[in-house]
Amino acid sequence: MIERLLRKLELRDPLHPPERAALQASLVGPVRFAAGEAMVLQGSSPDRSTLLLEGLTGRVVTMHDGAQQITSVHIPGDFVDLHSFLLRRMDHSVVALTDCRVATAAHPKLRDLTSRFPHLARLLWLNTLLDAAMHRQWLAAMGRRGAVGQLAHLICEMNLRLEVVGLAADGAFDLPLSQAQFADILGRSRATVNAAVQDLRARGLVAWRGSRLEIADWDALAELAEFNPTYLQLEAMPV
Amino acid sequence: MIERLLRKLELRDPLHPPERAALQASLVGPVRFAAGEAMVLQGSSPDRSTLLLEGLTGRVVTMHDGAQQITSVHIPGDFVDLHSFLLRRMDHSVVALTDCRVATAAHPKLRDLTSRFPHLARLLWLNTLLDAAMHRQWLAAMGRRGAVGQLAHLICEMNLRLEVVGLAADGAFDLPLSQAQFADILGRSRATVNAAVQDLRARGLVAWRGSRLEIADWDALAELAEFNPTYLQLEAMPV
DNA sequence: CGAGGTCTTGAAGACGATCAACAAACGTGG
DNA sequence: CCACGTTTGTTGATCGTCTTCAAGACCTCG
Repeated sequence: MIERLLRKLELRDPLHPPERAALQASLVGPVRFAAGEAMVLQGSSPDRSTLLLEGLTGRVVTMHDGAQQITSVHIPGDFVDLHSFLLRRMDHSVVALTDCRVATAAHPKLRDLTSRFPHLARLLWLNTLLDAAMHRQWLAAMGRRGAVGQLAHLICEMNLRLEVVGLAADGAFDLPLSQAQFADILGRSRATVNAAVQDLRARGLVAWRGSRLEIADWDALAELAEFNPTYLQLEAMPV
Repeated sequence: MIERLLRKLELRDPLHPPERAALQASLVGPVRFAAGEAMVLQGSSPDRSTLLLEGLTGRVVTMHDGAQQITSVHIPGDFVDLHSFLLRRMDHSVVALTDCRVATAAHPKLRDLTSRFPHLARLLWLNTLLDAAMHRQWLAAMGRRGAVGQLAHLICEMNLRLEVVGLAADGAFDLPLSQAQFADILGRSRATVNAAVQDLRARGLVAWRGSRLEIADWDALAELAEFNPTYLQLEAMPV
């Protein structure tokens, strides 16, 4: 159940068997959510954190006029709201972007876990820091790149992240999101997103049909996106 | 030396005397940086983390064409690169936006600290999560609000954060940043920032002369910004 | 007083938003 | 299997915001 999470954590630093066992034991599930359902509500104070097993979720903040901004996209193996363990009151909602399967860990168990296994605690902490690192890149992409470069950056990021958990290979992967959802991720209009997609296709950088996405020219795409994977911390490095 | 940091941490949950002492003991300094100096370089692997004592710093990511995006602004009492302790390789630079005074803590000491004091570790963790929470709000503001609303949101945020550490009172505070720096923070052009400033003045929401900023009508400003302080986690709540 | 930085303003144009219409794909129930 | 409705993708016209570039005013500091 937690293979993808382990894969992600241990890419950085291997866990000791007791750590693995305790982590495993803290989780219950699975539970299902349908696309569109909110798993965690803005303003609520969850008493458990959610590990995504299957599907895609997004953190969304909603404006007065109903407009939405998706501030992150989570893939299987991600703890979608580990931070709720410490933050307590959610400043955003977590929504299932596709049908999902999740497992959950009660906060008291997590607190116990972090007290008993400082090394595991640091690895989990690290993963919440990765969220922040991705936020920063998204900010830079949104603020200082055009719509096409921003989309290209997102594609590069998703490819690497999905690769880590075994959901992408040879620059090809499934990303079953509508262009409307991409618009909410990129903070742009649907029309702009569509134009950006056409643009990437016209340049021969990606083949993208339905939810299947194939990167045709990684180097050119990364160049266009000014993509530097440093922020994803994919190197092994003990914490 | 670390009063402001303590003030911020203990707003959430009081520290035990040994925790306070150990935290204090892990820090050395102060060291000075002049405005414009980089304290931490993108791509480097610092062996110590930096606590800001005085002045303002920003995390900046630089584009190929030289354009910059400032992804966060730090104020006295903030650990500007606590995350480097776990992230190891910096995905951005930390730059002094004004003249600064800082103290630093060697990473081995921090690791020791987090192993010996899980409760303190959680509080520090919480503070890195606040960074991420602010990033999310910035993303939402940048993606789904106009330049004026975005600037208004930033002002609201800075006011509350500065208040926590005693650097703002009655909605008035010093923010010695140029409009060019604001442009890099907001991801907009200088001209747009200037127009947004004029706009806020014209609406009678802020008095802003030089580096002195006074909020004239908090409610209207917060309304315009769609500002909801939940994400700053200002309530007491044990971790 | 002069020099350099910062703020301010205007004009022209690029880019993206909004709106509307239509086409294609998909799923459902008959 | 077809008819239907819904969702998603595509395109064009129009409009507004923001960018870029440039110039001048203001301020501060040496």
